[in-house]
Amino acid sequence: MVHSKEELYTQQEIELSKIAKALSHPARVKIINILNKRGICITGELVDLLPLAQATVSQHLRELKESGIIKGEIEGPRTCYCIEPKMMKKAKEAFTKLFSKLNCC
Amino acid sequence: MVHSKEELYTQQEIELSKIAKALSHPARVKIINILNKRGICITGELVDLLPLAQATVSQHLRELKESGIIKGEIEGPRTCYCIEPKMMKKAKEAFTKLFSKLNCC
DNA sequence: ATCGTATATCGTAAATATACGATAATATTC
DNA sequence: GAATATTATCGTATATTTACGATATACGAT
Repeated sequence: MVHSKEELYTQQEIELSKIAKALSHPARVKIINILNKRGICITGELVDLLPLAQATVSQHLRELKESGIIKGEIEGPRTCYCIEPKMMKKAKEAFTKLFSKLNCC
Repeated sequence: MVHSKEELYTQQEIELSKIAKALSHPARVKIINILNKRGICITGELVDLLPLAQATVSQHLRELKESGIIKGEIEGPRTCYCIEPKMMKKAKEAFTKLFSKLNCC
């Protein structure tokens, strides 16, 4: 029997995969770790702490920002980044739900 | 002051990003959802339930298998897939830890 | 206004991911 | 052992990601 393939993906599947994608590079996980520890951080500090060029760090920051996990506030010549708690809570719940049903073989 | 950039990434950062990468595509999240619900599933059933060609589903299954999140047992002409509970537990703990410190601005 | 600092964006090269048809491999059935 | 069924792999086209130097932008200080 052939099933319809019209439904594609659920909202949960799309949202979870987007959060996962945001965390799918060690540099971005490190940025989250640093922000978790420090609370806030400017770009230059992150550049010093990461093994990447300034342009590349900025690119990773943009990806995290676009995923909604972090936010950046311009403060004079710098940009101050921090975790976006609402999105982190959402992400935490999404992963907790995914990992909660371990009725395996 | 210039910091040393020799340490690159911690084991936690590398492992977490790998799990996240495995879950960074909606088709792979859907596969995990299906296996969570059904317990076990053969390739053909997953092909019917996903909006992708057989070769593509097989490719996604291999990625999930290589990440350690699922395992596949050959049963005659079929392959029977299921969640790998050890790895799921590990993944759950890793994400819980990452999301646990919400001391933001 | 000019200079220095901080950071984002542009352009681009190389690597990786995604998708699928075709084919190969393996097991079952006749 | 020939035919069928199931699934993995190969080959390949296209898209996306990753990385960095160069440049642009914006602000503060002189």
